[in-house]
Order: sequence, then C-alpha cells, then structure tokens
Amino acid sequence: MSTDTTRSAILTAAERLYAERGFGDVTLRDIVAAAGVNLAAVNYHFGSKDELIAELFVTRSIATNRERFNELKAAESAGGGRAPIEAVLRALIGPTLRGCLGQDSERSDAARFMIRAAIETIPPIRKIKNREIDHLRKFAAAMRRSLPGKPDAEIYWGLHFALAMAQQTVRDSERLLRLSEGICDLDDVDGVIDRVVAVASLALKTGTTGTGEAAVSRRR
Amino acid sequence: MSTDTTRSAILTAAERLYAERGFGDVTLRDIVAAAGVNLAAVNYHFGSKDELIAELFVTRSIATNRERFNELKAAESAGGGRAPIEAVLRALIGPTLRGCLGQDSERSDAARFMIRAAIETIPPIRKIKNREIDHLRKFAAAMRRSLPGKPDAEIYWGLHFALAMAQQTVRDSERLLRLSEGICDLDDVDGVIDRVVAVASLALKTGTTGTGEAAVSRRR
DNA sequence: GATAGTTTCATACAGCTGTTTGAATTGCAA
DNA sequence: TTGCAATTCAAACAGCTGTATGAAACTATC
Repeated sequence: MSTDTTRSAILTAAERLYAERGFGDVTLRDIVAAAGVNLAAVNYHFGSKDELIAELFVTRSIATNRERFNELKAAESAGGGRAPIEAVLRALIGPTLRGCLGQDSERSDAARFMIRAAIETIPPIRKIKNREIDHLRKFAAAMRRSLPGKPDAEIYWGLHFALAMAQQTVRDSERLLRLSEGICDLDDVDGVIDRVVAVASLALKTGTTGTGEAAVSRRR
Repeated sequence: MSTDTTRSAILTAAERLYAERGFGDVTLRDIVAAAGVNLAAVNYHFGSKDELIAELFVTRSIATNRERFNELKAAESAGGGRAPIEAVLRALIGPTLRGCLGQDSERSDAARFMIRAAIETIPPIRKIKNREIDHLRKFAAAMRRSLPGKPDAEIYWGLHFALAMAQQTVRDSERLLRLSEGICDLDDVDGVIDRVVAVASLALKTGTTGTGEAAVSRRR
C-alpha cells in the first residue's frame, strides 16, 4: 500500500533531520525533499507539522518507556521483586545511551530525536511531556525498594543526576571528546553506562545530604 | 547619551526573552517591542540579528569564565597553589548555579541565556564555542593538581559529569520539582551546589573505572 | 540659531514558512 | 471497462521573518 510508504518515509526522514539539526532548523520542505515526497503529503497524512512532530514523539516515547520498563521488571523479578540499585539505574539510562552512542543508525536517530525533544521544548511536545513524570515515578519507586530507608529527596536527586549525566553525555559528546583529546572513549557504550551507573549509585549509597566534605569546605 | 540606552535596552530585552523562550521562538519584533525601541534599531546598532546574539553570548561568556576563574585562583592561592577538589568543582559550577537558581533576576537571565546557548546550538554561537574548551582545560589542569596521579580520563569524566549535573538542574528544574512534589529544595542554592560538588568529588576520589559493582552487576 | 552628524522612525521589501486548493493520477471493486 | 475513492502533485496563498531605505527628529558644535 503506497499510503504507508509515504507516511513512513516522512516519519523516517523527519526523525533523522530533527535528530541531526534540531527543530528550529528543519522545514517541511527539507523533510519532504529528504523523503522524496510531495510537500502537501505532510498535511494530507498528518494534518499539520505539529501533529507530525507529536506523532513522532509519542511513538518514540512509548517505545523508550517500554524498553526501560522491561529491563526494570526483568531485573526486579530476577531478584525476587527487588533489584540492586545499579540494575535499576541501568534500566533507566541504558536504552537511551545504547541508542545514542551505539552504531545502529535507526536507533541512533530515534534516541537523538528524543534527546532533542527533551531539550528544545516546543509546543506540540510540551503537552505530552507530563506522562514522563509518571513514568519516572515508577523508577523512583523501584529505587526506593532497592534502598529501603533512604530519604525520598535523596532518591529523586539520584534519579535526576543519573539522567543528567546520561543526557549530557549524549548531547555534548563532542565537547568531551575534544576536551579530552580522544582519551575518553565514547564508543565503548557499556563502559559509559557503567560509569554513569557507578557514579549515580555511589552517590545514592553514600549520604550526600550536604554534611559531607563539600559543604564543610564551603563553610571554610 | 541616548545611543547607549537604546543599545542596552535591546541587549537586556533580548537576553531576557531568549532566556525565557529560547532562540527559536523570539523574533526581532518581539525584542524591540519588549525594549520599547524601533525595529530598525537592531540592525542600526548591531548590524544583524546574529551579531546581536553573538555580542550577547561573548559578553556573558567572558563574564562567566572570569567569575569561575577568580574563584578558582582564590581557592588555589589560599591552599598554596593547590586547592581541594571540592573547591575546584565549586568554582566551576558555582557561578552558573547561583545565577540560575538565585533570586537576582538580571543574573538569572544571564545564566539562563547561557544555558540556552549551550544547548540550542545556533550558527552565530557555534563559532565562538571553541574558546570554552580552552577555558575548561584550565579547570582540568587544576583538578589534576588537586588529585595527583589520577588518570586523565577520570579527570575529564569527572569534569563532564559535574557540568552535566549542574546544567541539567538548571534546565529541567521544573521536572525535578514536579517529580519530587516539592521535596527537593531548589531555592537552597548553596545546598544544590553542595550536592553536585559532593557527588562529583566522590566519583573522582573513588575509582569509577568500570571495575566497580556497576560493571560487575552488568556481567551478571 | 544655522549646520553637520547621529540616531530614530514608519514603511517597504524580498524571502521563506506552513497550509490550502483543485486538478491529475493511481488503485481497486463491480 | 467503468466508476469511485484514495492519494499525489504543482501551484498558489497569506503570514511572518530579517533587512533595507529615506525621511524625520534629535544632539552638539560653531
């Protein structure tokens, strides 16, 4: 059916271009040129540019969340309902990092698109973003199971920092590469994931409530 | 002198609008309306929109770097040329976090503008960004002095993660607030700085070379 | 107070944006 | 084949964008 090839050609091209150049720099004419279809096809199949972006975002959002969630449940059921904190964090950041830093170009486009969407907040996406909060809450709950007794604030900060390190690694990998003159190996995806998980879990296991050396050094 | 008030009115309004809504959503007409000046004034005083953005970015970039550098040198000279790693990290992330999370609206606009500029890479800014690498290299050198014997890769990863946590905290403070339902206190700027410094320095002091529990748990 | 230089202003311009239109083409059932 | 719906297409649309223009208003010097 030719409908579907046009539709999916638009989706694929749009995702790739948005991933590469961001939302601001890509026009509908760029997309249809890359997809090899007529300009009017976008409005015919999606209604508007915003609805195209929204469909892209919703689809990928659901896929990423499912991937994360499957990893989490696998880890938890392997441990009898409670996974080590490292496994929970790995389920949270693994899918995105594997997608962005890995070699598979389709996965890479998808992951980079999501990173863009997470940063450059544009109207069609802003509305959908609320769901992500609920999704992250499930991970906070899993982390609470991994670290019983840990104050909630610590859990949230740990989750926040883990996502921060993973996202920044994807977004600004070029700066890290140039700064380190290639010493930091970003092609070793599992190594990068290990690093982020290690730092985040270390922070979560240790108390970081501002009574540590950092706060002390601040107070002279 | 009326020249300067128009010029600076444009700069102030532009910085605020860019900080609030990002580069994609703000037009010259928005800026001149907010500044209360004529449309043609932008091209008269700055030559073009891109040059306005570039001036904004260069000015703030120099100011931020100087602020960071002064803090670093103060800490190092207090310790006889070698500062504790916590102080180095604090000098790196303190200025931005204080600017963004603090109450001073002018500083806040400046800091948020810089965060936007760091993310939404647009042509006029991309060219200037190379200087930042050199600036960060100075901090890497200071970190090396703080932690003699630490492998360079660890230094760069630590620097990268510290910036990641600070920037994400600014960029997505709303998500963290909603996720934690207000439990995480972002108004306590020094507390936030302490947290980031604590996690980053903890990671740097401990070995995170992928031989830790995270990597082990991955390998089952 | 006339003059020269600077700054402001309303207005126009060309280019690009997302969207619409109506005709042409295609695919498929009767 | 005929008829009908779905899809594609070239062309045009109105709106907004950054920029340019030339006249008007201002400022300061003589």
